Amino acid sequence: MTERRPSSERRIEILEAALNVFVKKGYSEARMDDIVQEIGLSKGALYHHFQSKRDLFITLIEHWMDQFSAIERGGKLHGKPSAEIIQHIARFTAKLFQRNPNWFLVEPEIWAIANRDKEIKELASQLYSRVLAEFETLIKRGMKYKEFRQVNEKMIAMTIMTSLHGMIWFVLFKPTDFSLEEYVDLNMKLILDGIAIQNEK
Amino acid sequence: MTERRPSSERRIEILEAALNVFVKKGYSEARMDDIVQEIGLSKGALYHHFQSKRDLFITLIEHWMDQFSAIERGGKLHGKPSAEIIQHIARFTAKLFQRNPNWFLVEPEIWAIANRDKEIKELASQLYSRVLAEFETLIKRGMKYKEFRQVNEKMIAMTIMTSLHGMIWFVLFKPTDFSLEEYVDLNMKLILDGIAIQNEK
DNA sequence: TATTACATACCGACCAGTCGGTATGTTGGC
DNA sequence: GCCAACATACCGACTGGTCGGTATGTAATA
Repeated sequence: MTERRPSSERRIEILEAALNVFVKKGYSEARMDDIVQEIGLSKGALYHHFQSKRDLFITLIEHWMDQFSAIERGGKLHGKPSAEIIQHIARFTAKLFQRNPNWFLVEPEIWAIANRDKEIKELASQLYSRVLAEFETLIKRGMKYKEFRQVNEKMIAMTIMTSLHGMIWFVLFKPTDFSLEEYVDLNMKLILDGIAIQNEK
Repeated sequence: MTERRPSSERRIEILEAALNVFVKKGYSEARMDDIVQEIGLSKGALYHHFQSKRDLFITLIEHWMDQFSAIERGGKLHGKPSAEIIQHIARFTAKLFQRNPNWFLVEPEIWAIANRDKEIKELASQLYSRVLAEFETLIKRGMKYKEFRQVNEKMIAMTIMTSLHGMIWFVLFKPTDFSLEEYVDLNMKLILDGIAIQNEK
């Protein structure tokens, strides 16, 4: 028998294993037995901690959202210009991506499922709303302090986010000519220069 | 019995039905019976035209690629500046998206599967390479005629493409404040202004 | 009459979820 | 400090429905 552990710990262990399996095989192809095997647990144990496969997946998304929210993306930059903070967040995200690609590679899976499952769509929407709000605040701040032109902050926030999502495509269909950092930097530069009030050049 | 039709026609009919079902339910959840039911055909008939579910899906991707390739995106604009052509392609794509959302909404499904299936990944890569090449050519042309600064055309091409992919996200998690056209226009403007040789403003 | 397009009935592998049971804590009464 | 009584964590054989795929037969077409 496997070493007993408190539910709170075991659940997280299971969630991490599930992430790996879901990314590798996709939701439908992922077998409860695969997940269980990764950590040398039994199926019965899994069903002791989670009601169903769907429950597991939903909990996974929630857990994953919490982790993202907990991350100090912009930290230590309070006085700095918004553009700098946004650049920093973008680079930070790129690094995070390289360290934990699986955290991001679930996303296509989530999108695919969100397309047909209301609850999961709702969950994903919530996460994206949070991220969007974060960027919107930064942009509004930048406009207030005459760093940025008057723009539609919602639109720009969304552009930044989808731009970061481009990373997933980048990694999925790896081109060889340039690095993820260069790519992300360029994307951010285009957006930020585009909305900046020109005083250079 | 259903009206008999030549294989070439029936195959396309099946592919179209399959696209709907794959988008609605996802590859794994899609049932061969669902597809067959959509057009009032029998399972035996389906297996007369396609060897397997996988075969059907791969053929679907190929068919889908052919359709995209066949589309005259940039047409009638031969003498115009590259920036204008790119803008035109982007708008055209947005319109196409609104008319045939399913053509685009399979993409997350394809990505998700590409992540675990080499052949499908290869197919998708091919399509994207083609599109990328198209943009690269336009950008090189723009650089040659001093319309654009000297930039890494591969990177910009990719930025344009992932930017267009943002549409999928847009539609999946519909925000209400602005239209797809506005969004695409803004994205293109940011990129194109960013690489333009300044002579306005 | 050969071939192509279709229908119908059927097969069997596969897997989410179940359930009877064991093993290892934990708590409270004496 | 001891031991019921209960709770939590875990095991794994089993099942029942599902669904991709097949075998076989029939009607239309050329």
